[in-house]
Amino acid sequence: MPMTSAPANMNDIARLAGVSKMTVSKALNNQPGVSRETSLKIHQIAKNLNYTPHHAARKLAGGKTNIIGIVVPSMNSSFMSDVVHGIGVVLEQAGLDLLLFTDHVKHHQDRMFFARRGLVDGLLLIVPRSLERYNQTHIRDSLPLVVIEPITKNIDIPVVSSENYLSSRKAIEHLLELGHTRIGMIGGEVRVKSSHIRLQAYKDALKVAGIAINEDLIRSGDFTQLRGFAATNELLDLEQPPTAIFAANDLAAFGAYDAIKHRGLRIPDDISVIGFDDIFQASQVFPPLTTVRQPASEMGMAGTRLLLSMIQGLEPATNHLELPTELIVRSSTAVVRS
Amino acid sequence: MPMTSAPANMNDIARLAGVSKMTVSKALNNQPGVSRETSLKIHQIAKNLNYTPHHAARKLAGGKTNIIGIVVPSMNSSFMSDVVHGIGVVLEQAGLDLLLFTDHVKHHQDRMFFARRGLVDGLLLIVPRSLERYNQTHIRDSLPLVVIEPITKNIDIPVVSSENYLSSRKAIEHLLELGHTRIGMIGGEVRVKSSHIRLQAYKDALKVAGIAINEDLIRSGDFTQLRGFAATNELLDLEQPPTAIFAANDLAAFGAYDAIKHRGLRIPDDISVIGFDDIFQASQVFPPLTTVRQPASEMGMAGTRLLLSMIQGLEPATNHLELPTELIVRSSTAVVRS
DNA sequence: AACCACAGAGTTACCGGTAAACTTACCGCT
DNA sequence: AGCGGTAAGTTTACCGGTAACTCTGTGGTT
Repeated sequence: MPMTSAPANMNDIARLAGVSKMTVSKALNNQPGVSRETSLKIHQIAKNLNYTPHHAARKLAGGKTNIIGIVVPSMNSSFMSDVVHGIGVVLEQAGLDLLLFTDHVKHHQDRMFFARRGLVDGLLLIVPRSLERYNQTHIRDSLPLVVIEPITKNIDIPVVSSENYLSSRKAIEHLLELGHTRIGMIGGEVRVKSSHIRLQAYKDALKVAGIAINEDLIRSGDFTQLRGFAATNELLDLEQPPTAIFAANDLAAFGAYDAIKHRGLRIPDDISVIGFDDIFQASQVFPPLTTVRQPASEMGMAGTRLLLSMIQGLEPATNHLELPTELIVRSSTAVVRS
Repeated sequence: MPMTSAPANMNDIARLAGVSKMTVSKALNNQPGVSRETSLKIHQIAKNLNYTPHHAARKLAGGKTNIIGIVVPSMNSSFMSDVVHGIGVVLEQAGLDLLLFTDHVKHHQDRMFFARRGLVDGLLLIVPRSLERYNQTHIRDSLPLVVIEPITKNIDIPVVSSENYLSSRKAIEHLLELGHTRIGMIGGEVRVKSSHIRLQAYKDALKVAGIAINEDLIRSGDFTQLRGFAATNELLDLEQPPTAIFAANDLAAFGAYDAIKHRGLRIPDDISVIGFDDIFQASQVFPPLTTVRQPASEMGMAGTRLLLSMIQGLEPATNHLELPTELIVRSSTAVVRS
């Protein structure tokens, strides 16, 4: 594959237009100091030559890249996808582009980060596993950072998250209103901060309702469907099985679906199930899953706005933005029967 | 957020080490022409200063970026995730980094592409919706390209894909061996090439087995779980419902699960289900899904190797690489009973 | 008539690296 | 002694843009 002809650059355009390179730069960036006539001619020539600005050169010259980077741990989660969508919306309005890095390649993390220098104007970290790498002055000083939904304690980087506690309370209260008193809980991964918050909300909601905590009804989980399946089997094997199950995430709720249906029980007739996240699939399964919707898209939007303001040199307005969640009642929860 | 101190650059290191900038460049890139002693000193100083190379400058100076870009349509598919993993493995061996672009932001596609110039050494297009944008000489000339699993007819860009036809045949033949003769089919999205191939394979396999094609058993699909659910209901409502269902993708198979279980039928006792893709969830549902595994990871690896050779200036060895698939027999298929 | 403001354009320097050509100094050989 | 070879460094130029300054001519002021 021989690279036949080099792409056109500003010098080529300048020569053809009979002006200096600088004039071309001004014209293409719609800056003042160029007559309408000249500008039009330059734009026309640029188009003919299929000119595209050389990103690296622009950045090197001290300009903005007009690109912000986002770092995701992996790309198989619907939550991620929604967050990214929100980010895209804001960036589009602002006329910026998006670069997506993945930390998928484990052994490479350091290099991955180093490669970022000089590439983007700012970085959005989404559900980062570890923040130590970024939480260093020499990094924060050279690149504006914003974190979305960190799984660990937060640090000196501005954070955007959602109301884990309140919404978990709402979920349980929804079940209580339907008359459920024996409510099973499938926890999340222990290393993740939000898992503990959701469990605590479960306990608090029951306490407030005057229901004693039954540790048998609390099963550990790890956010997987397989563990959700197993945990639900454990719950259903109890002498007094629960009439409703609160899963710390939708995937675990799907595991519960599997276990419940496999025993010939019906959702929600025999047992109610409620999830957390509202991933796309939640509305696609049968019966459609009642769940807590995390405002993923909005979180992306808010985080991006925050980052953009930081790139413009402003101090971040807040250091922690917590967005409201919403209970989405579909068809997997119903009034208790037994 | 004041940017207190600029990051260290090669000049800083050179000054401290008492050598020229060029010597620093050679030392840090492990090139010959620097004594072990000097090199060690330079590396030490670089480390102390938290030096990280400036990506844009390196690229601009005519060097490689040592980064290849990949473009994915969205990031919510497990197939994508696996492909990316394979890419990561090869890149790691080669010592390159990875940049992930998403075409998620619809209205922005043109700009997204232009931003790529000068950013990466090559581009991997994964399941691209449209290739017209890339299939232009002025683009192909300026950037090595490889396509993984295009959904449309292929063009002048080297392609890596998998054996859609053969594996679909294998899937049906597996069902035939289990004694099934009334096999339902849930198709894929019509605009996607592989959907037609899978349907054709279904028909051919039946024909070879001497079974007449019953159009009632063939239901259109769109790769979603919801449509899989509906299509399966249509199939089960037939006077002579199928004893097995072949879904053009795993998600549709999950929809089939929902419909089947909802009627109180059992998988695989009453009806067998077979999917396509082997997404992660396929092994996590109950019962674990029999499906055709696409060698996603291997496709990523092969595509990356091809791209790397092109970046080194070699002509691509082949213009179309087709990788073998594998039938993964789990627990959703069994000998026909009725 | 002298002066100033200002739009349109050009000049210069620089961003942070790398390639290629060039300089040394030291080595072993004939 | 003179030679070529080589390892260790340096110099120079350049990649493709942008910022900041300078230059030039025009038109309006006083």
